[in-house]
Parts: sequence; structure tokens; C-alpha cells
Amino acid sequence: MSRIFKSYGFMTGKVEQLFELEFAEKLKPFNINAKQYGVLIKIDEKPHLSQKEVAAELKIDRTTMVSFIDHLEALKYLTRTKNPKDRRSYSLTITVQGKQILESCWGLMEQSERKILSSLSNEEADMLGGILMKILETRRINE
Amino acid sequence: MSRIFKSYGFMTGKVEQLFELEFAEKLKPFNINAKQYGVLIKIDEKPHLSQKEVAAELKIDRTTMVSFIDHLEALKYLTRTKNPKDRRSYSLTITVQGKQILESCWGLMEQSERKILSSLSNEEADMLGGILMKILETRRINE
DNA sequence: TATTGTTATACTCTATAACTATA
DNA sequence: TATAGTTATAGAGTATAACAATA
Repeated sequence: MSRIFKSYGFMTGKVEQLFELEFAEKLKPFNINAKQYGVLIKIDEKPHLSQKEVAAELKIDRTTMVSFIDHLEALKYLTRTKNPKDRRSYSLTITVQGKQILESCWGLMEQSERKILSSLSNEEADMLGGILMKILETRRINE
Repeated sequence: MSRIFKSYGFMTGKVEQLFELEFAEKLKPFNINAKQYGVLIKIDEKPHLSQKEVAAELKIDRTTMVSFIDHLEALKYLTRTKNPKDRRSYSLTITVQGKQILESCWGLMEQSERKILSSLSNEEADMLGGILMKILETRRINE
């Protein structure tokens, strides 16, 4: 086996690619990508955030956020309303349709992840989740 | 904690990003990126491969490979010589300087990976490597 | 005719800078 | 003056199509 395969970065990247490709396929019918799905989750969990706040929490550039929100609004997955307390900013809320999409996508994501992890025992899958979480927690990427 | 954080895909992506950013920083002085480093490893392990063969093994587009090889040749990390048995293709070999760079980068990669994994016990780090490998093996990404 | 490497081109994704409206 | 959102633009990174040299 090639030396490069002994690299955690390389292995993690390849596994990430498996998850990404599998999930992107499932998301196609909904016309959104994984990052836009993350934006929708965030707005569902914290209604009335502004574009800037969502951008900061997900570490996405605010100009990129404009196009993401444009797209999700056009699909009627969320609504922009002017924040009356600061009319420069928007208050973002998910729509009923958006919530439905969210649930469907969550199910599809679990399904595609089960497929990628199918060679692992339940214990190994749990272990993987715990170890990844542990790496991220110490880096304080807790959003 | 946000729901999205319970996703393997999301966690794997974030961890991959940690490895990538850390290693990219180390590679800067050598003026190559992680994929070009992978190309160099491949040519070191299998001398006299053609550009097309390297491209196929690493799943990189052959037109992208042209610019990678241009770059690595300009840095004198590898040499192109015409394959006498098929003058359409090149025979790629790593230079002495390329080999030195390879060893330096390998050390730096191990160093940056140890940093990312520093919150794990040795057993956990080994477990992570084994589980990632197990996922990839069943998908037959064995190059 | 098919294939290797090359070039020109285009496309995706994202970031930078300048603009507007509000504060 | 500073800030939220917007727009225009540019820069990576990569892929598609057409071409030259060789098989």
C-alpha cells in the first residue's frame, strides 16, 4: 500500500469525499448543497438570526451567504423580513416547507452515512463519532 | 450542540479541514500543495510512470496533471524524459532534490498530524486510523 | 483510427473591494 | 463614522473540447 495512505489527513479527506458524494446525490432533488443545508439547520435552530450572524456561526463569507440566502429564499425554504430594531439587517426564519425539507434531508443523510459506515460494527461507528468529536472539541469548533 | 454536529460527514469534513490547513502551512516553503505532494510520493514509489498513469492512480484529471508536472519540473523536484518505447508519453522520475523534499515534508506532515491528534490517547489515534482504513478498504480506494 | 500530452476555454466556488441604506 | 447587505470583480481549482505528435 502506498505510503500516502498512512496519512490521517489523506484518509480523512478520502472518507469525507465518500460522505460528500453520497449525500450530494441525495440532495440533488432538493436543489441545495450540503452547506446550504447547514444554513437551513442553523436558521431552524436559531430563528431570527441575521445573515451576518449565520455567516459567522458557520464560518461562511457574508458575500457567499447572500447568494445562499437568495437561493434558499427563491426555493421558499426560508423568508427574509426586515428586523424592525435594525432595518439594515434581515431576520431569517424557516418556512413550513423548509422544515419539511429539513426532515427529509436529515433522513437521507442518516441513510447515506449508514451506507458509508456499513462495514463498521455499531461500536466502531460510535467510536469514530466520539473520536472525531473529541478532536473538534479541543479545537473549539463547537457550533 | 447543533444538530448538524451529529453528522459524520460534517465532523469528518471539519477534521479534514484541520489537517489540510495545518499541513498546507507547512508545505508553503516548498511551494507545493498537498495534491502535488501526493504526485511526488507516487512518482517516488513507482518511477517511470507516465502523466496519464499518475493521473489515473490519483484520480486527478490529466489536464490538471499537466500543470502539476509543469510546476514540479520547474522546481526541479522531478524530470520528464521521453519514453523511448512510446514517444507520445513521458517517463517521470523524482530528482535527488525531490527525494529530499519528500522526506522533509513527510516529517512535517507527521508533526502536524500529531498536533491535530494531540487530545487523543495513542490507542484512540490508532483506532481512528484503523477505522478510517476499514471504511476505505471496503470501498476499494486502495492506491 | 486511437492515444498522450497540451492549450484554450469555461465553469464552480469563494473572497476582496466598492457601493447602498441604515445606524 | 460604522455596519448589514449587496454587487461587481477576480482568483483558485478543476473540467471539457480541440489540437499536435505519435502509435
